[in-house]
Amino acid sequence: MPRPTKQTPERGSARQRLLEAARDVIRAKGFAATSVDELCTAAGVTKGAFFHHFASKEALGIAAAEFWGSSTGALFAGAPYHTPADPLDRVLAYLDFRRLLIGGETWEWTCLVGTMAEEVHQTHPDIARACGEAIFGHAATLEADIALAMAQHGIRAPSAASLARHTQAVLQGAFVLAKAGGGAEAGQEALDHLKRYVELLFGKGES
Amino acid sequence: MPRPTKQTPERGSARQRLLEAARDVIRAKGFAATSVDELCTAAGVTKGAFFHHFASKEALGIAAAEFWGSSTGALFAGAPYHTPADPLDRVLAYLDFRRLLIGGETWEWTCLVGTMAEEVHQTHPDIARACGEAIFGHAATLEADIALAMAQHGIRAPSAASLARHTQAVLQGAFVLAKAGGGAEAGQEALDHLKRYVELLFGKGES
DNA sequence: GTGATAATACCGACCGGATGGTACGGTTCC
DNA sequence: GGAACCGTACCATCCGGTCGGTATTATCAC
Repeated sequence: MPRPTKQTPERGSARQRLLEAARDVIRAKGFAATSVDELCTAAGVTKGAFFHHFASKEALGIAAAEFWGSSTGALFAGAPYHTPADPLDRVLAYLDFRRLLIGGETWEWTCLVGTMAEEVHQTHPDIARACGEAIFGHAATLEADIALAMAQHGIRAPSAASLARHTQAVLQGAFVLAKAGGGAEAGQEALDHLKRYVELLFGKGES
Repeated sequence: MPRPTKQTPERGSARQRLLEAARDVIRAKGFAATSVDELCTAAGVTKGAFFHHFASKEALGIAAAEFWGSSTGALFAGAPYHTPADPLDRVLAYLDFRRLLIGGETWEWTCLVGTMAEEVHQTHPDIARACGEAIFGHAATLEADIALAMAQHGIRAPSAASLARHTQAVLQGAFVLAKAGGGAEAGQEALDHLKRYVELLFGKGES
């Protein structure tokens, strides 16, 4: 099916496949080390198609970050960690869920936008901005539950937004250590510490 | 002083300056986006000198990681956080010291080996290995104090090595968030959470 | 329905410059 | 003199990006 109905150009196969290829290849090799030709080969399209859909390689980077934000956003929105009635349990379930996601090859469970942001923050500020929106946007989805849990436990110490951001910091750091040789164990270990921090913060064990 | 005494070839100015240039330029632009010519210009040497001292760009990356490990190792060994008599105070002083280091341009206070490891872990495994040794080697320097503090407080929960690694995970994650738009505040915020975690873990406030 | 028209999606050869790396010659030090 | 050190010119390849062209599809008058 080379050219499906053009009623929805945004769902055109070439663009979609390029974004999916970018998600996987850039996650493994980094942005600068990934060539446009490589992306085209991985997506099964030609260079003409690439530059038809994206004005430049940088534009693809931005689009890839947004694509990552929306696709992971859908994944987490539909994840089962929202079901517990107690807000603190939902937060802890989120951490368990993130821990569960670790497995397989490193590039399969690490973060595209974290990798890209660290690499291109100076050379391609627009890409870094898009990456930042994805990261902090995801962090924001955790704020409500954290705020509820804090209110319920009478805690005012660190703000809900700050704690939400911290979960992402620990996750990103876990990815770095994993890539530096720590592997999946390093990732799980960091999640364990983070969960313990949250439990201590909320006085786990007391009523 | 273009060519100092050659009794100590390792201290030769060209090699040294290339490593210093690599430390700064790669930290800001990433490994793949930094060209050999650029490095030579920044170091004030020619390409001939570069390939005389390093067999390839990858070899320079490995040497830069080792150089980072030894120079930061010296910095931390001589830092003032070792002075407190109580081991837990030394650990907390280390975290304060790390927080104090944050300031100026992002590339000035972020980590070369973390950036490189994340970028090249798949394309240049040897560089990633050298980066990992620098990170986990630094983590190991914290183990003794953490182990002492744990013994003193009767804590056995997470191992000293694991907690030491976790400090590095949080730091690396802080760098990522900072580059993603959080800036220095994101870095300091993460350090604050980490310090709070350690304090909670060791029952700060109790005897 | 049909034919004309325009727009979209895609193809692939090509270009100029940058890139990592080499060859080789000269210089300085012991 | 010989080895380490460094400078310069050069090379093959790769890279991001362009461009003319084609095929498919949407629009619409009739």
